[in-house]
Formats: sequence, C-alpha cells, structure tokens
Amino acid sequence: MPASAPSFNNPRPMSSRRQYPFDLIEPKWQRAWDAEQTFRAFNPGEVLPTGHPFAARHGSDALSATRVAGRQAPPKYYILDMFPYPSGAGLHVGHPEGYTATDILARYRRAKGFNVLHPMGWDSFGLPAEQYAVKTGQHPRKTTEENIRNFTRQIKSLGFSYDWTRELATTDPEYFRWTQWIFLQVYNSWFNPETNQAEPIATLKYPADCTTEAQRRAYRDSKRLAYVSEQPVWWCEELGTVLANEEVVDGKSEVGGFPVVRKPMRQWVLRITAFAERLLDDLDTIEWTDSLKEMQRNWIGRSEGAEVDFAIADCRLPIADSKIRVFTTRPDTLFGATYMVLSPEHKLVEHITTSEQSAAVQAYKTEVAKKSDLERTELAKEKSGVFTGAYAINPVNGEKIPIWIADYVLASYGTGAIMAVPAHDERDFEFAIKFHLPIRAVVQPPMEWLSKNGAHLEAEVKADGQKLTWTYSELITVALSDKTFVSQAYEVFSRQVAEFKTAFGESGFATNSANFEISLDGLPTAEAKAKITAWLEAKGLGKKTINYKLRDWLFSRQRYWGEPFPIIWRRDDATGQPYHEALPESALPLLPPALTDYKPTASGEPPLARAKDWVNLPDGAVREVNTMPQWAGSCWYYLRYLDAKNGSTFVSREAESYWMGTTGRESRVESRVTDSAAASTLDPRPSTPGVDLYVGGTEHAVLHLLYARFWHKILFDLGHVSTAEPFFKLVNQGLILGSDGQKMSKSRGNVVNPDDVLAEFGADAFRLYEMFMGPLQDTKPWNTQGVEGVYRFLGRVWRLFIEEKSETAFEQAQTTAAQPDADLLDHLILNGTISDVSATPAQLKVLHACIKKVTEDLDALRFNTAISAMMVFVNEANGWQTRPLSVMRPFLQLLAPFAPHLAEELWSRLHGAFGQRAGSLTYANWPTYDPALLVESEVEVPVSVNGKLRDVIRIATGADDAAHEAAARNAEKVKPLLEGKTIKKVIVKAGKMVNLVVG
RNA sequence: GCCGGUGUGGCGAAAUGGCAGACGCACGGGACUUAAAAUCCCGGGACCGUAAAAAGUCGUGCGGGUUCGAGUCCCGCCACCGGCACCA
Repeated sequence: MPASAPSFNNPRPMSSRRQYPFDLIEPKWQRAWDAEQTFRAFNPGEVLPTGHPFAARHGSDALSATRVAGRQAPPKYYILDMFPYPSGAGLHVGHPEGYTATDILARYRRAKGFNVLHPMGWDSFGLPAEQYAVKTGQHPRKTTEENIRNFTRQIKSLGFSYDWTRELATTDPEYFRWTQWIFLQVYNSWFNPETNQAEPIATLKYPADCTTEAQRRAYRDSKRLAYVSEQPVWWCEELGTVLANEEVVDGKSEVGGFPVVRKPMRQWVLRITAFAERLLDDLDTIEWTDSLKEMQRNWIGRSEGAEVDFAIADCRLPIADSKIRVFTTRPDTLFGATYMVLSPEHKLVEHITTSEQSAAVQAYKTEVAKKSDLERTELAKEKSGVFTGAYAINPVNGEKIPIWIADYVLASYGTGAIMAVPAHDERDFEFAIKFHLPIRAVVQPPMEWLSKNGAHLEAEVKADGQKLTWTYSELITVALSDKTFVSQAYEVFSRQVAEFKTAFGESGFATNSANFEISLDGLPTAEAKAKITAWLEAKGLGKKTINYKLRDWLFSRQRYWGEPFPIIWRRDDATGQPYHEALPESALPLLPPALTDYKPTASGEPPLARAKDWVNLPDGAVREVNTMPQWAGSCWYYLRYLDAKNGSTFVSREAESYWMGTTGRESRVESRVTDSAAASTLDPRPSTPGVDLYVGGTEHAVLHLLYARFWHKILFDLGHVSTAEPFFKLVNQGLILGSDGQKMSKSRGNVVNPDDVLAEFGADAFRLYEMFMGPLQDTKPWNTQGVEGVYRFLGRVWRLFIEEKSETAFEQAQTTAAQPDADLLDHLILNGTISDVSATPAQLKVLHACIKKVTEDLDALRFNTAISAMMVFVNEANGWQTRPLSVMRPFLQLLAPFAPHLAEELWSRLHGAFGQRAGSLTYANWPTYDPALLVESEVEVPVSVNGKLRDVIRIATGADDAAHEAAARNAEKVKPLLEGKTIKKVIVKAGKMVNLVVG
C-alpha cells in the first residue's frame, strides 16, 4: 500500500467510537464555504455580490470609492504563507503547521472586522518534475499538474480559508509572463550610485570615450542590473546546471548534496550587491526575529575598513601597475604589517614573481587550482603558500616586506590581496609561525589577556636595579598593583610576541606605530583607525572602504523547467561580437519549446538548445537557452495575489497600494464604545505597510527572503510598488519532528501523513493539535496520542451542545438507513441544558476570562495557551446544569478560528434551535470581554516569612496594606513562626502577596 | 571559532520579579457496564513521613550575584539545536 494512501484498514482498529461525526460535518461546511465563496477577498472598487457575508457585515459599498462619509472602510490585513513546491510526496505534517497558524489568524481578523487577504499558490517550477521528465519523457507540466491536484485536495481537506480565486502557479504562462516582464524591468535598469537607487537604463550617462554604438552598448550592458558575465561559477555535474553561491553548502549542492566544481562560464547575473547597503539598513524597519535579521546581516557581511596601496619594490612594471591594493579592517595595525599575501589567482602574481621563484609559484598555483573548494575549506587547519621573490614597500615606514601567495587569501573578497599583520590576526599569525616570517606587535592587549596567554612564558625584568627572571604571570600580578611594571610587561610582550601562542586580534592601544609624520601610539584602536585612515587619504595612499561578503546573484540555470529568458542574441556587423537584446513586452509570455528529450545536448548545452526551430529566429538571431532559477517565480508571487487575474499588468496600482497598506492609512478598526474593555481588544496597529504577516520555514532565511527583498526594491525604485519592503512581519514556524524526536524522513520511517490523521480524527482535531503542541516557533516532536487529547476535547465541546440521546438515534440511522449524509445530521438535536436564560456571575466570569485570554493570546501568536484557555472553559461548562445561550454562543466564536467546521455546525444548530437565522460565523463580530466581570470579591494571597511560603490568607479585594499585614500576622501557620521574634520588615503587594521579615 | 536560540515532572508544555508545573498526554484509583471500550469523577514533581493525612526538606542545566522574594534580572560556565565559517 502506498504510504500516501489514506489507511482504511488502520493499524489501530477503530478502537473508539467517533467523538463526533466530523466525517459528515467537515465536508458539509467545506462545500458550503465553497458555494458561498465565504473567504473571497475583495479588491477596492470591486462590486460586492449581494448576500455575501462580507457585504452583509460591512455594507455592499464597503470598498467602493463613493462610500458614504462617516462609515469607515474595513482595514486590510494581508496574511501570507510561503507557498509550497508541489512535490510528488504530497503534504507532510510540517506544511500545515504554518498554514493552520495563518488560517486561525485570518479567521480571527475577519471576525475583528478586517478585510483579509489570505491566498495560496504553487511554486511549481522545480527539479524533480524535470528529472522525472528526463527519465520518462513525460512533460514536466503533466507531473506538475498532477502534484498540484493532490496538494490542492490535501490542503482543502484541512478547511483553510484561502481565497482560491487568487490561486496561482509559477509555471502558468499567465503568471510567468510577468516574471519575464519583471526580468525585463531589471534588465532595462541600472543602479545610480548618486541616487542610491535603480533607474531606467535611459537615464544612464555615457563617458566621453564611448563614441560608437558598439561602445555605448558595451558600456550600457556593463551597467545593467541584469548582466552577462564570464566568471567562475559553481557547476553541478549531477544536476546538470550551475548554482548560486547560496545554493552551495559545504562544497555540495543544497539540493541533493551533489559535488560541485568551480568552472568559468558565461552566465546571467543580477547586481544584488548594489543594494547591499539598503538590504542591510531596511532590516531595521521591519519586524522579523533577531536571529533571522542576523542571518541576513551575516550573509550580506558588511565590513568597514580601508584600502591601502603598497608600492612594489624595484618594480620593472609600468608605473600604473606597480602597486598592490589591499583591503583591511585594521588600518591601525599598518605598522605591524610584516609581509603581504596575494591570492594565487591575483592578476599581478605572474608579473611580480622573480625567475628564481617562478617554478615554485607555478607549482603552487597548479596545486591550488586542483583543490576543490571543499578541500580548501576543510583543510583549513594547515596554512600553505609560496614566496614570489618580490617585495612591497610598507607605506608608513618604507620597509621592504616580502610578497607571498597563499590560498588562505580569497580572490573573490576585497581586493584579493592582504597586508599581513601576524601579531594581530590569527590567520597571519599561523602563517608567519609556519614560514618564519617576522611578527611585530603594534597593539597593547589588556593585562588579563597577557596573563592568560603568556602564563607559560618567562620574563626578564628590572626591579630595584637588579635583573630578575620571573614568570610572566608573576610580572602581570605585580604590574596589576604596581604601575611601574606595566611598561615592562608590554615590552616583554612586544619582544616575545611570537611566544604567545595566539595573535591578539581585539581592540587595545596602539604602540610602536609612529613615523616622522604621524604617531598612533597610545590611541585606542577606534581612534587609531580614524587617524591613520585620514592620513592615508591625505597622502593619496588609501581610503576608507566598505566591503561585503554578498556576491552578485547568479541567475541562469541550464534547465528546461524554468522561465525562458526573454532575450535574443545577435552579432555586431562591424566587430563580429555577439550581443544580447531584450524581446519586446508584446512577445511575452515566451513559452519554452516542446521537447521529447529533456537532457542537455551532447555538447553540454542546456536542453532548450535542442529545439533548433525555437532557438534560431528567421532574421538570424538566436534565443538565450538558459532558464531562470526557481527563485524567480517566488520573488514576487505575493504581489500577483493582489490582482491575480489582471491580464494587462502584473498588479494594478490600486490593488497594490490597498493591500500593501499605503492607501487608507487612516482607516482603523471601527472604534466602538469608549470603555477600556472594548479598546483593549482592538489591535494596537491595525494595518502595516507590506504583507502584515508572513509565515514560513527558516530554510528560506537567506535565499528567498533576500532575493524577494531585492526585486521588491527594484520595483519600488522604478515606481511599480509603493513600499520599500515586502514583508513587514515575519515568523518562522518550528520544525515538526517524528515521534522519535528525529527529523521526519522516509528512510527513518517516522513520517506522519496528514491524510491518515484526518481520516481518524478529522481536520479540526488535526489543526488544533498542530497548534496545541507548543509555541509556533519551536521545534517539537509529533505525538499521535496528543492528537487524541485534543480530539477528546472537541468531543466534549460537541457533547456540551448536542443531546446525547439524539446521538444514539443518529448512530442507528447511520448504520441502518441509506439516508443522504446531510439528512443524517438532522437526527441530532441541541442539548437541553442550553437555554435562553441569564447567566450567573460565575458563568460570566468563566466566559469573559476565556475571551480575554484567547484574544490576547491570538494577538501574540500564542495558540497553545489560547487552546488551553478554551479547555478550561469547557471543563467548567461541563459541570453546569444549565448553559445559557449568551455564554455558549460567544464561546463558539472563540473556537471558530481553531476548529471552524465544528464551530459552524454547532453555531447553525444553536441558532436554529432558537429560531434564529445563523448567518456565517466567519463574519460574526469577535466577542469582547468586560473586565468588571472578572473582579473577584475575595482573593487568596500567599504569605511568606523570610521569603518562604507559609500560608495563604483570604482577603477582600481592595483591602489596604494594613489589613493584609494584620491578616498575615494572624494566619494560622504564620503565628508560631513570629513568636519571640521581632518583625523587621513587612512587604505587602495588595492582592498579590505578603512577606514578613523576622529576626 | 563567531552569531542566534533553547535547557522546567515520565512526555508536550504553562507561569507582568510574587503560591513553579496551568492545559494536555501517559499513568493510577473510582463510577457506569455481564465485561470491555467510550464517557464521567478523583489523584498526581521528588524525598521523608503516615493506616491515610498533616507537617517537613529539596526542586526550573551548573556555579556565583542582585533582591524582602529569582524559572524570570546580572556575571561566569556546561549541554543541545540552528546559521555562518581562512571574508582580512
């Protein structure tokens, strides 16, 4: 039996009778919601269908521009799930965790009066469908469509309140025509450093020496945000494609873990580095978790420092090339630079290498080239390198220092060359020790550091005119109390710096750092950096610089199942050079050609090259045969949802500014009565710019989220969208582990299939359990018995509302009669304990405490404790002889976001029994609580003596401190402890606790 | 190594600096039943007690500190999870 099939012959025999007929209720309401289009979200200006519950609540003119003055428009709330890749394996229990959380919040916001946008779609380009196509020849579209059907069925069975009219798939030509369109926007833009933003390529100014059209074109193409570059890229043989930096983890492909090699290739690249600063800065404007922001910051990797030029000694090169530029974050240690290192790939290496060293240098370069990057990082322990025979001049002291090459210096970062300061950089230190290069200390470490790292050393010191030999620890100990020994301690450090087993890389005070023009001595590191940088700039020897680890985004893939580039190639008549040209927008969508074989060509070209008719155009031009990466479609899908059916633009201006929250900012949740109770249940920030809440897994912390922010900023600069950031608040759901506490995987056999859980317990129980397991963000193990727990809870809810005797009748009818399912439910009648009587104060208190807790917890995304609050309510209500309608009704509203099917069913029965028309529970106004009802007349207050709890007193609410103290002194278990003692201090927090301090 | 997060019963977890363990699972006892399941009620951190209780002692990874009072705040460790890692 395939694992994904619902198990009818369940391993656990239907040991228990169903808690309630979820198998009838759930499909019933899913059909009703479908028929009513209950969750359809309306765009501004849209005519609301009469009878739609949203119109019933907010008025049919709710979103029209001509809305009657005085009536406030409902505020928008955009709540988004990361859309899934529809894999053949189907949904696993991890997917619905985030989806359930967002669905609960979407339903909660609807009840609170928001216009909620909650869409779902498919990230449907992707490798598995293509690999399947390579194997079987079946078109990937077919596999993809089958998988989408299965995913849709599974997701719909969970009762999520998506607006399915906005469903999209990245593989749909009507979708990817706009992906291609956005690519053209990127292609036709450049980054203007003066305005710090993307601008149309037409605003580009050409340098004077660009005279011919070919020159202008070359210049223009070198400035585009999408450009072609011949550069070393990660090639994965197994996947048959190149990968972006971000897709390579530990020298292997992120997908599949296949080996990758560095290979120079002509590729499309997007200029994300131009946006590094803004991608970094704007993190401060959005509400993401610290860890997520940190991950993005680390990936961008900003570091501030200086570029410094070192002249090459005795150089025979033309003057322009006779210097080596390095990047350093520690220009203050320039006086301690005792050698230089170039990366083996550095352009100058061959020019400066002396003939004596030439053979060694060549050999080393060959050796390094052979090493994969995996080896280069894995074998990081042992430093290697070769002397070039050449020397550079340290610009601050004129010293001749040797130039080496070593693979610990990366060609791709900074300038590909460093000044080595072994005393203050761990890597340089190791290298200097290994190759016996000089080490010079120019920063004084703190005493603690010296004592920790110099414990093994001996020091010769002068004390009382005598020479003595102390251990370094002794010297430091003396220096700490006697200032006259401090300078000796530093002197020994400077002299014996190589004896310390490590470099001192932190901040301290500069020393040994002076020439006849400038002295850094005595300055703290920060000031020393500023001073030397200013000096270098004044002398034209260097300048302040900022560097990023972020690389430009490698954007092309050698695959079939991706968006084709809307680009063609021509040859320049004059020069014979190939150049690229964008297709006109009217040519979109550009469909991939039909193929029978999806493999790359024999000559290693991408699969698209097989389609000769498609590639070769009548006028001699040829099409680009690379395709876009999977990230392209997911970079902007959240925008397409806003206006998914628009055939003339990717998203209309009105829809964009409404849903992204830049119009109608003044609109707030209708402010009700003035009392604080109502106010406290209003959201403090009704609408935010951008997606209000985005929920998904951490695996997209850098890739998708960085790329999407990048595209969004380009669209923002070009005036296509109205916010600088796409996702205002973002929450990562935690991983769900197997019941063995291990990551779920087929090989471990611990995968839980939602279909099975649904068959046994129903969608509501499944949803409830996923939320009850623990905090959304935490990693937590699955436990099927836990599902039973919440399932029993739903059964108790059911029995609160349904007459038990009628259940027997229902069951009999179910086994005997061949009635349609819907009619079967008619055997059930409302529990006789529910009546339209006024509630007791105790009942009201229980209800209002529940409203308060559930509301506050939903606002804070604490689903687990909200559920436990409802359990407390049900445990109480279970004991009631009569259950007032006015109490039971609001409870169903609280339950509705979590268990919508059950709540709708009971809601409609409750109203039916009292001859009322129910109306959709979805748009019923969220209940508010009255704090006055929560006040107790008497409270229990713990009493401690000397901080130890000894007794509990009952005392009237609002009693003063004196009354508390008196009651506490008289408490039965406290009295004996006070005998013969004096009370030194009394702490009273009225209504909270009393503490008596005795001596 | 660096950055971020997490450590609380048998388990998942709760606790604005103020009665640690709400709620749920598992477990034990009882009611109902011919019986079981389901349901309903009761119990429950550990230790020491006791016929049963009560009382008492100890308890939120470890060690210190602040405070009348610390799971919560501060300092120093340890372990686990996630990310980055020769980025000058």
